[in-house]
Amino acid sequence: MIEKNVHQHPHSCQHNIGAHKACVSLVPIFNHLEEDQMDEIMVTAQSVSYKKGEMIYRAGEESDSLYIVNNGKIRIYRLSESGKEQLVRILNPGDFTGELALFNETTHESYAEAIEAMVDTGVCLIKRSDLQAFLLKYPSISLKILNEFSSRLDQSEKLTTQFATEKVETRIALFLAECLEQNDSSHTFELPMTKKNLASYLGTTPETISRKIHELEEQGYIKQKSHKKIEIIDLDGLLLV
Amino acid sequence: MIEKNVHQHPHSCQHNIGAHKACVSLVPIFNHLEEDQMDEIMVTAQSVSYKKGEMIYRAGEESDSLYIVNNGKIRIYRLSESGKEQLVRILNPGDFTGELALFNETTHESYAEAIEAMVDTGVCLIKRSDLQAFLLKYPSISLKILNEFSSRLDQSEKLTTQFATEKVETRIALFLAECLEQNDSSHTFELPMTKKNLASYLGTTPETISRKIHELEEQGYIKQKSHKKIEIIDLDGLLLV
DNA sequence: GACCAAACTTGATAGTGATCAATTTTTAAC
DNA sequence: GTTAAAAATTGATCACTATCAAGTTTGGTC
Repeated sequence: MIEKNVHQHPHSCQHNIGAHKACVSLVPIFNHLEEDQMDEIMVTAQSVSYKKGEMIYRAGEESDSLYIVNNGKIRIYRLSESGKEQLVRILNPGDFTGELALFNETTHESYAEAIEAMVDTGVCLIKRSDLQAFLLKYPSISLKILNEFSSRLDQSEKLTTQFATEKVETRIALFLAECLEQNDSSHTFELPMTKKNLASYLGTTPETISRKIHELEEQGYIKQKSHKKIEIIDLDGLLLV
Repeated sequence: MIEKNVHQHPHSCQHNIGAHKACVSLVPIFNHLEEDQMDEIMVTAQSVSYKKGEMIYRAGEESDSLYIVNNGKIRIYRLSESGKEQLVRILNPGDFTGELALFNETTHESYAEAIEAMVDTGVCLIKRSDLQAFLLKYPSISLKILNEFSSRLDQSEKLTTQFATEKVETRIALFLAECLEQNDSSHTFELPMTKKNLASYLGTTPETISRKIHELEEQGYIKQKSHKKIEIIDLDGLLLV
């Protein structure tokens, strides 16, 4: 199915060495390696690109590659037994996905969809067999991946705990506070996703997001500068909600 | 603080080679190694034991070891910002913990508490520096840990999705169905934890667990044989709740 | 085997957020 | 710049589950 994509999309760039290099040197799990070690990985990688709305993979599909994002944005989501979707994370350039299926099951548990409208989403593929060979040859890559996995696990468990113990209003407040941390320096930041997606991520509805953000504004904790821009006025207060 | 435990608890068994051996050969991440490689790891391990209610570690504490459970049960839980606790998992002999802090932050994000009343909980410690050396020396261990991490990540994300999309009743039904899968063959199984802990794991209250299980029984999907034993009568029906 | 503490159950009430419906605003495509 | 589609907002209602309170059962300890 990878071959299919390569042929289907006119934007595929298998022979664009520049893109490969960017992929490998972009990613924290590889960019600590020596030049020539990165080159070695680079030549095994393949590039594919996707237009907005196209699926990179679906749950249940066989997996045999690690996907590294080069360009654009990818939305990773899961479907529950009852068919409702939850946004798991959004990948930006330098992020990777597909690991679960690589080390575990051979089928994906989630869905990956290109979501950037203006730019095509470019992805580098590294085949499972190539990756496993590199892991055994350069054990330090494993340590990097273990590091990445453990932060994701930590984050995922933290989010689970939030779901289990905090009400929606608090989860929203904590999310906003976290956005500020990343876009540090200023008190203003831009929401990293639509409110619809945010609702899906936080396990609530767009209506509730609207209402609660409005409430937080009325209580003087935040201020909506525009649809996507938010200013935090009282961080301490926000964290006590 | 490890030394503290070693000295504090009369049950520590640093010199009990049998326990070490059991630790190392019990754990999936090590038991694929050669005899002598396991022995090599074994000699670096330390044994400690805990009585019911004692803490193995707390969030915020420095971490420098991997903990392998030899005996008893350990309850891993997290506290949310607002101080409410959520049960993350229960460790049985052969399970390990402490990895997050080993590869990531240097402090624990969760709490680990010995919970077995009748038997002391025995744990083997492997120091971070020793472990890292083994990982570089025997890269296959990393692959095993990557495997373990990715299933945990999968499970954690799956649970998050359940929280985000399913109501409490459904989460309970899914949990019961999963219990059955593990205790396969029979239609009856024993709850792996108290209902109070189950409530904490599923992000609800003991009252709601009681009521919902009662409802599921009234609807004919399950039958409570005793406080802890449950018989699944209509699995398909249960999964549609 | 009796006792105490913890776990569990059951009932009544209240709060939170989902759902449905109707606009309004924003975004991207032509 | 216009338009169509998607996203966001706002209001009214309702379902679900938390909370509080009181009583019962269970399990480990002496």
